[in-house]
Amino acid sequence: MLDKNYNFKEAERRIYDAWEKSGAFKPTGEGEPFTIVIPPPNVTGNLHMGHALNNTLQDILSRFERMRGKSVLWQPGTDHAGIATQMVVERQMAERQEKRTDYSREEFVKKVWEWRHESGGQILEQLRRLGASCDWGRERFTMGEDGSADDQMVQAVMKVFVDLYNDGLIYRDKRLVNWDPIFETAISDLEVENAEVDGHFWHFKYPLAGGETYEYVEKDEDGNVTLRERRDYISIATTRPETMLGDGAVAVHPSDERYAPIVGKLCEIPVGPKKHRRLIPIITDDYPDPDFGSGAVKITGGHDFNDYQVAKRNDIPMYRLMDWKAALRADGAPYAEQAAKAKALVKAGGTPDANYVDGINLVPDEYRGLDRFEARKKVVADIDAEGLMIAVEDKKIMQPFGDRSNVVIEPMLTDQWFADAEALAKPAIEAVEQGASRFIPENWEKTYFQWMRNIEPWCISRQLWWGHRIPAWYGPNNKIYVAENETDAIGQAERSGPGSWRIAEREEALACDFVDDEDYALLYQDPDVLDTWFSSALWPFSTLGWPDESVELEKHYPNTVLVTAFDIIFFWVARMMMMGLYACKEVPFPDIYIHGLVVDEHGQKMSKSKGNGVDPLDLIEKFGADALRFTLAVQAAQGRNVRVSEPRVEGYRNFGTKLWNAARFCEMNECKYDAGFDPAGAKLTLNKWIIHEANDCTATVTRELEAYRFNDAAGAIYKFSWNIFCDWYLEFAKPVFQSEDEAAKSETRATAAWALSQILKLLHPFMPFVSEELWNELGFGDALITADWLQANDKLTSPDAAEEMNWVIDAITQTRSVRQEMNVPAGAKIPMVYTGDAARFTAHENIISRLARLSEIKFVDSAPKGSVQIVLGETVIALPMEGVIDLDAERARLEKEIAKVSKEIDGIDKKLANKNFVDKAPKAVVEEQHTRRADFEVQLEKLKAALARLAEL
RNA sequence: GGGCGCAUAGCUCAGGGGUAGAGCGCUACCUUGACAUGGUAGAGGUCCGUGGUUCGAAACCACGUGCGCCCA
Repeated sequence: MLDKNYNFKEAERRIYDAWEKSGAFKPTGEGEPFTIVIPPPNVTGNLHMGHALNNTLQDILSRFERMRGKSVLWQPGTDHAGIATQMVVERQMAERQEKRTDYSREEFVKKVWEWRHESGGQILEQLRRLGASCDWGRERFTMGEDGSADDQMVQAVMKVFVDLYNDGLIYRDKRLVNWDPIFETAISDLEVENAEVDGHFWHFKYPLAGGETYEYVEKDEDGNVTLRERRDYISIATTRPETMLGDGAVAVHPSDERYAPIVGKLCEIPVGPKKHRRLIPIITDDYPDPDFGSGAVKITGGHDFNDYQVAKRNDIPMYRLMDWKAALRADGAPYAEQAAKAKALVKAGGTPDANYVDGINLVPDEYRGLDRFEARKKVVADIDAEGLMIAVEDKKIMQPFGDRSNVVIEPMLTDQWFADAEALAKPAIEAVEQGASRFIPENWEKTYFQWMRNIEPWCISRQLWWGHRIPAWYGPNNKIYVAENETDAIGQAERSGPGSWRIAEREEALACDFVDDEDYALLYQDPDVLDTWFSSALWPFSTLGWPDESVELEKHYPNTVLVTAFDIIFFWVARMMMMGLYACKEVPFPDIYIHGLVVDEHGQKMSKSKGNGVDPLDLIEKFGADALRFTLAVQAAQGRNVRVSEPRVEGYRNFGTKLWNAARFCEMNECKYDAGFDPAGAKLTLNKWIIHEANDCTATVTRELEAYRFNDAAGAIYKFSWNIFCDWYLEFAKPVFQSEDEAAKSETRATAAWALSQILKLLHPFMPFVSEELWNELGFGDALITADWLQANDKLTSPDAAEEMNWVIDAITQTRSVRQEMNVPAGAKIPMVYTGDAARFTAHENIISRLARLSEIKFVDSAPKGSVQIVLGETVIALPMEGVIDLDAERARLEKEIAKVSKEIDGIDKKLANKNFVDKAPKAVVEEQHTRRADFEVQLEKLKAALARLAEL
């Protein structure tokens, strides 16, 4: 006998272990493959609500398809999260007053591996709490077991890198990247969070060279002159004055008449030693917005992404002003010399050599070594002192912050490795255009196209120690050898030139200019590592054994579907598409299901800074994993965010309890599951009806899950379980169970057990624990997780039985309603007088009598005086209440009903009187209106008669 | 500036050319042999506005208003 309540705390762990031990999470040998790779969570991460939603949906699909007999592989694992992981270990070191640089790179990396093996990947443990049915035996890590060169996960990365390089799709270049001055590495757009902060907008005068002047004229919209003055400067506004030191030009829009007189002339950067002030050209470009600020923009190609584009277009030199910590450069010759070099460059014209320009340090001597924000203050103060500051406004500015370092990200010109994203994107765009992959919901393809069609080169190198080290070796004469391993690199070198070669440290190689005392030619490996995403992008096939032609790869690539949130379409979807198409020549997944974000109860995105995050593990602890899962699934409507609030989770916990008690009731009444029971053979209307409804529910849940409509699927099973099975069917079954009719009892017991078994099956993907527990407790068969999903079946439909039972439900509901309105005590039994089709009523007399709490029933031709009358289609149910009846209340009730029905009839009449409607609307619709009218008409008559009879009192 | 989305009950949201829905909340009643983590009944709606398409629009289209998100 089941306990009164379900103890999820005890059950969930036990059930999960049993599943895992049974091998249920492994793909079966038979059946069509169904494959999902988990979007690999960060190995340092903890389960948050976004993961909970993402993995609940994947688990629902996995369990659904597993029960449908497919060979399901849900591939788990984590990514190595370059910065995050390095940071975790560095933080641990800091606790011992140690720094990363106290160790050699090898020693440090070894420590990270130790951390990884001891405490990395906790999130996978947390996914188990959620009930995720991943094939844990296949767990993968983007750096493999230990990162060694012969590890297949490492080989996959190396092979793709080398192949891309050989195909010209990876190259080294000096470009502007997001630079994190704390971690001293390039970071991706994903790791940059733009935030609005209080800032300033400084307006400065850039004097024209040689004291030249021009007439500056401003006009209003109608062309009237509003300002006319002679100026010897051009007004420039900036939020980052420290970058002025690296200005390469001033740009104005070609259509801007105000500056037309001075285009092509030179102006002076108003900062630095007066003697060596740099002069920069005034150029035209489409970038400046004439209506914004003064309309003139300073161009600092080395420290601003927009300026970078302008500088490239116009051959403007891009000067790097800062070092890797974002302090102003202190290297090289004194400013005067450097400024002279820059001057010579401008004079020479043409495209300047980027490396030569990078060698020029244009930071004036007194600014060298200053932090960028200190430098900003000093620049402003110096310009102000010189009287060249026009104004300073307070302004909200968008600033990029490193999501881990929380400092302002500096656009920085650095040498990095890039993947030719544009070329890789091309087939990825075509694949979606041609339908090889589709987004669900479809509209996300717009976001995908938008990004893919405007894609920038992908910076794949990072200046970290933790990650896949870039397989490129540098040798004499700036030669680069890209190879999958050291042996291959040396082999290449040997083929390229005579002599003996060996791998050395960078410092050694540079110190002796690549030739050691023993005449060995030296190669050193690029110190950088690859963006974590480079390896994550290979996940849909690297986890399956690629580049080996494994059985798994053959069977499970392409995967079936990728499930992810829309905020990382660019990162997940785009990169996996590019790499899958490149390496495997096929899309990685035909379906891409995009779900919403999990937000708090007010619709705010959960974030650490706001402190509004809800920990899914807390909710699991409090209400059970099933409740959390159901909450997420039932709200996962396409195109919507999911709001999580505790009362909601509590509500679905209650749903589990409800079902538990329904099962308990079945158990008490000996409803045993009988595999030989044929639902199509049920004879009782009651049973035919619930079979019909169960079948209908099966069809709905199946259809909605196939369409990724999780909310509709969850809603359907909820409604059927609670509002049909529990609220009505079990109540109807009670009098049967108490009766002496053994045949009816037996059929009803079997049907109840069968219906419950269908509920457990349909619910399993959503609430796997409680459904499995009940399945086992009630002895329904082997593990539910591998039970067969029911096929909806026409043989199980009984519309007549459904119509009849709905009539019974209506009769009971209306009787109850009247009882309450007439203040009949809930416990009191009252008599009923029934007029109408006695046969139909008699068939369900015991049910109606019990649920409407009736003492006796009389069949008569018309309702007696002094009774409350309920009009139910063509029949009238009367409840004799002479003396008790509140005449006014009853009259009001009937009048209200009459008004309602009359209104319906009026509406229908209006329609039917419209010739256009009758002529043009489909016949069935017109017919329906006639039927509805007739039904309402009968009701109206009965109601009017009831009112008249009331008046007789 | 470009793109996407949203506006339906007090709240959070489904729905979708003909008949207004759910959960939570609210009100009243109920310890009836599965379940008070429950049951019964009830109140509560200008389906954002304006135009258009249509026999018929809350739904489709356009515009407007308000809000949110992404990109620059």
